[in-house]
Amino acid sequence: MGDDAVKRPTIAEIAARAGVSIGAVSYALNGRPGVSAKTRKLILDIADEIGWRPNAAARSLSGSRAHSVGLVIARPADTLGVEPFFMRFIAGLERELSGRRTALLLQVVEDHRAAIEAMRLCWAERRVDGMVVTDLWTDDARLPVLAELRIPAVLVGRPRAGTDLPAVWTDDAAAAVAAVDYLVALGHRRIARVAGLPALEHTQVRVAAFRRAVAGHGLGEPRVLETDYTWEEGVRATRTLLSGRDRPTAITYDNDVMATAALNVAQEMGIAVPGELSIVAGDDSQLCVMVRPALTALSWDIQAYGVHTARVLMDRIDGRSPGSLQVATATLAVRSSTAAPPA
Amino acid sequence: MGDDAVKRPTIAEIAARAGVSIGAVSYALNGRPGVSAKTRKLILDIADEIGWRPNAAARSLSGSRAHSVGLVIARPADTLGVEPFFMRFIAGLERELSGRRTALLLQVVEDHRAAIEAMRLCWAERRVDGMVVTDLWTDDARLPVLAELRIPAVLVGRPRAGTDLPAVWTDDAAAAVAAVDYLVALGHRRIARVAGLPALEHTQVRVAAFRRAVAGHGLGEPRVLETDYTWEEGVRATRTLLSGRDRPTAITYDNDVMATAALNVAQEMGIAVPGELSIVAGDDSQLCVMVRPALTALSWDIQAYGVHTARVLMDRIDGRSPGSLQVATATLAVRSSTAAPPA
DNA sequence: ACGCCATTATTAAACGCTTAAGAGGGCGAC
DNA sequence: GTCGCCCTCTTAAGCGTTTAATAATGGCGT
Repeated sequence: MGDDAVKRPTIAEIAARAGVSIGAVSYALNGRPGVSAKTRKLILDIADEIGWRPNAAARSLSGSRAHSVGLVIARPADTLGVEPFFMRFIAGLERELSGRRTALLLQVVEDHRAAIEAMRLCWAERRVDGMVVTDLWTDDARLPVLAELRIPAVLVGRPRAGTDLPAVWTDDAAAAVAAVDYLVALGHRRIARVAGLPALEHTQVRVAAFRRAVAGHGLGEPRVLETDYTWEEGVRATRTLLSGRDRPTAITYDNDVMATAALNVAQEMGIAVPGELSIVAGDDSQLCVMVRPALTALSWDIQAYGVHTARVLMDRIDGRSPGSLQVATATLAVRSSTAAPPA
Repeated sequence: MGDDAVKRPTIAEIAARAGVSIGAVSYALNGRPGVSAKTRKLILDIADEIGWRPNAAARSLSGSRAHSVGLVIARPADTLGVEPFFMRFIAGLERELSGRRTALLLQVVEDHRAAIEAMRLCWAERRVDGMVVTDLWTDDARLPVLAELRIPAVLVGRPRAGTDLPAVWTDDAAAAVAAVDYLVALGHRRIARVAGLPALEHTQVRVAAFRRAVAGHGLGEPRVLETDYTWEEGVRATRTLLSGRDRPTAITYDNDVMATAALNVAQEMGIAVPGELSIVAGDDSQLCVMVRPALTALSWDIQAYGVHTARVLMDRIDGRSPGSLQVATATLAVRSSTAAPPA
């Protein structure tokens, strides 16, 4: 290509055309006082005409703001494909960020070690002003690092003691309880749960709430199996639950991939859904209406979650030290995978 | 927060500690000649010790390289959720980019107009060195803009006349033909197709190949319905095809979401799959093995596709004017949704 | 001993922007 | 008439790098 890159206009060019100094141009373009209305208009018009945009690097270097935020997703790549959460969440983030002229730097890594490395690097290079932290673990190695480096961040999950980082969260416990209440109201007495990664905090929260809810209805200690969210483990856990004696008449799952897996296992074992087994999925993606029977699921607005997350992060970056924000609790979208248990 | 940001080390600090000029430090850190082995080691050691990383903004400003590339995804947000392509593709991009110290700037917008706006802006701001262009349309408004601004880019799709941009592509035509050949070999004579967005180039390519293949087997003009890839349109198209007289005994779909929809429609209409109807899905995501019967699908390595795309883009950015690259053709992963037609 | 060259190091300009500090002019108050 | 003030604009330093140009050093051939 050996080509001369197209030269992009600078404020110096605007200054020359307007016959003023670059200082004046800068003030005018940033809407600061010190420039007469007439000159300001002249400058803005010229800028508009030649299509000037501030050079991000120069602005960062001078103003010490990168005007972008980072999102490091720490998951094995193949798990990401079917997981509908992130794309919707990212769409939400974007929606808010683009209005603020802030870019989103995305990184996909395998594990927390790599995530920490990635965070350290892009912070050290000053590529980002802050970070979005998802998939929080109960004991999360990333948090000390964020604290050490004093990186502005927002936690996608419950607020935490021991850090002053704001969190954006939804009441997982209430949602888990709502699912149990509904199943009990239908007449179920043996309800089990297939949970996600035990290391994840919201897994713990949901499991605890689930246990409390079941106990609260006087139903004894429920069975809870832990998994890594994958299809394979969903299959395994469901088989285990359905193979024992006193098999549950209802199972709640921590995501919709595993709930779908359950559908297949039930079919395989000749167990009717919802006739003999009710299934509740943990996320409500399109997947839930793509299978037969359509899955009853805990439904919430992931994109809005992304919007709020971005907003809180930007507040934090701007030094407005926002509090944590609770978004709407998931509601149960009842479809065809739940019914009264067999008499 | 009003807090003093943690000061990150600069080459000036290294220079001071090493007792040399910042110029020497820069040469040493960039592995250029003009520094003695001894001094070089001293400098590198100090840099390592204090954890120095180049300030990305300063480097960009000086070197006129942003060290990041952009990906603008132009799709309605709700379509993105279930579409497994992007996450895997992005994981592939990342895999290659992170090794090259290059960041990925992600943007999610609604349509091409917004995409062009986003591209223009982040190019004008010099935030990126190049762009990845996906979902190419037959007549794509983004291409003239890329040409006008001389933005280094890589096309994710067929190479094109009228532009010198390199492309990374897979032989969609061959894959479409393979699917038809397989169905014909099974004994099918009435094969239909539910295609994706007609505006997309690969839709056209696949449809044309499909028609040719069917004609080549002497089977007359096949029915082809166009859709927007969504579940809803998959349902609609499938109903239409199965409701007419002389209904097809096999249908190929342009993605797996619609193929899954077809499964439901068939069940609804009491048509056995694969007994009375064979179904071939266009992408092979985990979705295909999540439904019953598991879907026969065209399978290919999307993550590798991402890796190659990033590699070609970086070559282009580095001025090595790479040619277009063809990656492995999709192969048919035969599962349980295809069989011989009813006698 | 001298000039010449290669090697190693320094200097300073440049990248495009922000911003504190200063300069000039007009105007009202005394 | 003069002082002081406000408003508008300019100057110049600084952000952290890269890099061309320059300077200092030492070794070698003659």
